Parts: sequence; structure tokens; C-alpha cells
Amino acid sequence: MTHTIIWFRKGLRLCDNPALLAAAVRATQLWPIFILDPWFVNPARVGHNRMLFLLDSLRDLDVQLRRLGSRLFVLRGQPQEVLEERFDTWQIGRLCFERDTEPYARDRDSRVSAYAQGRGIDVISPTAHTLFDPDLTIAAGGHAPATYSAFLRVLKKLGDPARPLDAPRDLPPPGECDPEAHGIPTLGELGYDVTDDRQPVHQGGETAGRERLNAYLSNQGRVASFAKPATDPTAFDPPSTTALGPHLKFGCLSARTFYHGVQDVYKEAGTHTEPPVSLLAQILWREFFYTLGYATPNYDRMEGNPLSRQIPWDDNPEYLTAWSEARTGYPWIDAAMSQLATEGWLHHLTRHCVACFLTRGDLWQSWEKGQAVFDRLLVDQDWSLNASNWMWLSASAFFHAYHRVYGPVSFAKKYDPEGRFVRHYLPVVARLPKEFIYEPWKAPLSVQRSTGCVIGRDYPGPIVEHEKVKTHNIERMRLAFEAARNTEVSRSTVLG
DNA sequence: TTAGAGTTGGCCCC
DNA sequence: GGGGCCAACTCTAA
Repeated sequence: MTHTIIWFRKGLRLCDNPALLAAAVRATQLWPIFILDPWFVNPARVGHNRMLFLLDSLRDLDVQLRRLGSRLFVLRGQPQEVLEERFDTWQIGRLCFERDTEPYARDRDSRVSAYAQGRGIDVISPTAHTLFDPDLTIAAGGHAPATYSAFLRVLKKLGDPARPLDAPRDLPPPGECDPEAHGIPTLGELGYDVTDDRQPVHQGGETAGRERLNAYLSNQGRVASFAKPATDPTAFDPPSTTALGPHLKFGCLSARTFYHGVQDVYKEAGTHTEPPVSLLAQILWREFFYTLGYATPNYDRMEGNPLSRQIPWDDNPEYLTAWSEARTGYPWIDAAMSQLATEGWLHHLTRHCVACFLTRGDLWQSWEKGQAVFDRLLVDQDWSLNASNWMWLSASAFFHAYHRVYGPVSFAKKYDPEGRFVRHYLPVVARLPKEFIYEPWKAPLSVQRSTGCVIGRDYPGPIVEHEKVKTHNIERMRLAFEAARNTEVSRSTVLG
């Protein structure tokens, strides 16, 4: 006879959910709960697209739980306080939740677990957000992997991850709780501005996630020939990649479901592309970055982060604001930032372009500032992946060919010479002829006037002269690399 | 100690 | 669209 709480945070699914399965075993009453933590329910930290995706996901979870005779209870407040109260009022004997390796979650969960165990409550917290337990991955390599290739070698030792677990067939009855007070709120009830009535582009929930995965996997040729660098960043209807990031972030879809879904198509197809560019490799990149985020102190900062090169970035709030508000005067960059603001999603290579532009390429602002903007706006915001990619693009870690700079004009032109993408996401440039679409300041004034895109009135001139700052920044980066090497030499001299 | 490899640049030339 | 050049870093295996 055990009163049990299954505490959903990520892992918003019934399939491949070991915490849920453990909670269902011999429970007399089961409370499936989600706690709206004020830390996250904050428009300055979690943008409205991601919050909408979360609410979608909670609704889907509730519907699925109800089919099994249960339901979801949505509670509000600081999680530890909420749980401590419920442990008492519900006479809880067991607490189950999926393990979360991000710093905020680790701190929160260790305090909750310590309190619960002190009260004699069983705590069950299996790993299911990643393919493997990161402790096992690190142990198998002897230390955290330094490169993706080294990581792949470790994975070879570990073999395939377990196949995903089935969803439970039935669930214990839900515990008693005032049903009216614990429904799923609307965005407005959470204090978000809802005057913007655009429909979200990314539909949350396990049901939508599985449909999206299955639709993608149904095209065997596309799966088998997938090569990430060859996908088109300017494609938007539909995008050229799976766009399953949001579902993986919230765990509407498990990493193992994705992994084995792709593997099964590979078996049918015979030949297929290989890491690092293949579709399967994408879930392995996620795993690699999760492992490093788990193993590395201060992973989301430059200072105190042993993986991040120490670079003397400028601090120019006007540059940062212009970049984040799509006012750099470079249509490709501004259209991308507009897509980020309105939809909360960007193609991977588009993220590269705007990240390179903000950091080492053009504006020379710290990657941490770009990371913060992405953290707020991305529907698929993921702590480990976001920090990793910002370090990558700013040449702070992983990537060292700093003289390779994305051109804010040349890059997009290569994929989209007509400018379909920028016309869609940046209407102010929509009527410009294609020869000026990526460089509107070069259009004669008569053309600017007739197309309603007068520079300085309708749209800003370029915030920096790319060719000039690029050369200067490559030199600054060369000096930063040199300084880092010298620090390394003096350190090893001191240490003998 | 050294050679080779590393997810995804731009530009010029053919 | 494919190849070489630009100017050149870091990690790993041998």
C-alpha cells in the first residue's frame, strides 16, 4: 500500500518512461503532478512560444493519463515547498521522477530527495532523458570525452542503448485532489501577454511528437541520405530538418525512441550516411553535449569553465540589442532573428550565422549574451546544447578554424538567391529586387523609395561593415588563441 | 614527435 | 559544381 507521486518535469510522455512505470507498481493511489515553478514561469526567462509548447504538452499528457483512468495535477509554487506540503497532506510513501542533469535541476532534486528520504519516503529517479547514464559514459571513457570522435569510440564500447519501454497499459487511481484547482492554466493566467494571437508553429505533446517523428521516418530515402551540413537553412515551409528539437527538449519523445526509430529505418534501407553528419549522429551530438555539460563546471559561462577559451569580448549593449531585435541592417541576420522571435525555432546553420555574427564574426560580444537570448526565445532551448553550440560558434571550444567566418550576405545568397526566406520573415525588404535583397543599402535611392525600404527610415543601414570588422576580428581571435597558448605554457612551466 | 583528421566558410577559377 | 587556396588550430593515434 503506497501513496505515490510521479513528478513530471521533462519526460512529458507515457512511452519509454521508467519513472512512471516504477510509480505505477503497487501504488494504491497515484498523483501524476507537474509543478509550475515561478523560476521558469517568467516571460523574461521562458518566452511565450516555449511556454505554449509546454502547456500543449501538459494537455496531451493529461488526455493520455485520463485514458488510463488517471489524470494530471498541475501545482504552482517553489517545487520543494509544494512537495513538502503534499508529502504530508497526501501521506506519500514514494516519489518518482526522471533524472535531470542540468545544474538547476540537480540542485533542486538533491534537496527534494534529501528531504523526502529524511521523512522515510522512497525516491526513485531513473535516467531516461539521454541515451545513457552520463556517469556510465564518463566511466567507460575514463574521463569526459574531449572530442566527438573520442565520444563515438566510447559509445562503441557501450553498444546500442536499450530499446524504448512500452507505455503502461493501466494506472492506479489518482489520489484525491480538488480537480478544479489543479487544471492546466492558459498562457494569460500565467502572466504572459496574450494580445499576440498568432498560432504557434510548433505543436507540443507526445502525440504530436510521435506523429512528427513517424512522418519523418516514413521517407526512407530522406532518412538514409540525411547529411546535416547539406540541409537548407533557408527552407521554412517545410524546414529541411526534423524540427524535433522541442519534443526532445521536453521529453515528449525520448532519445531512445528517436535512436531506434532511425536504426530501424537504416536496417530497411541498407546503406545510409554516417556520423558526424547522419540523422542518427544528431541524437549522438545531443548525447555528447549532455555528457560534457554534466561533467564540466561552469559550463554555461566563460569564467571558471575549463573548456572555454578566455576571450576579451567587448561590452556594447547597443550592438546586443540591435542583434536581438533584428535591427543589424543585414536582412539575413535580421530575418533569422525575426524567425526566432516569432516562432522560437531556427535551422541549425541559421543559428550558426547569427551566433557567429554576434561573437567572433562581426559584433565581438560575449557568447554568454547570445546564449541568454536563445535561452529565452528557443522552443527547443536546452541548457547543455545551447552552451555547447555558443562555445562552438564563438570558437571558444570545440571549433578552432576561426578564420572561417560566415558572411551575412554570401551565406544565404548561396542557398536562396531569390531571397524567399528574408522576404517572408522581414517584410520591410520584401519588395526589393533580388540583386539588393541581402544588401539593401546598395540599392539606388529611387529603388529604395519605390519598394518602401528607404535605408535610415524604413530599415537601418548595416550596423558594421562586415568585410572590415571580419578582418579585424580574425586578428583579435588570433591574439586570443596566442594568449591562451602562452597561459598554457606558463602554467605547465609553473607546474614543472 | 609527428602526421592526420576534424559535422557544415569564402573566394576565385575553371 | 568542384577544386585549390586562404592561413593555420587542437586532439589523438602511432
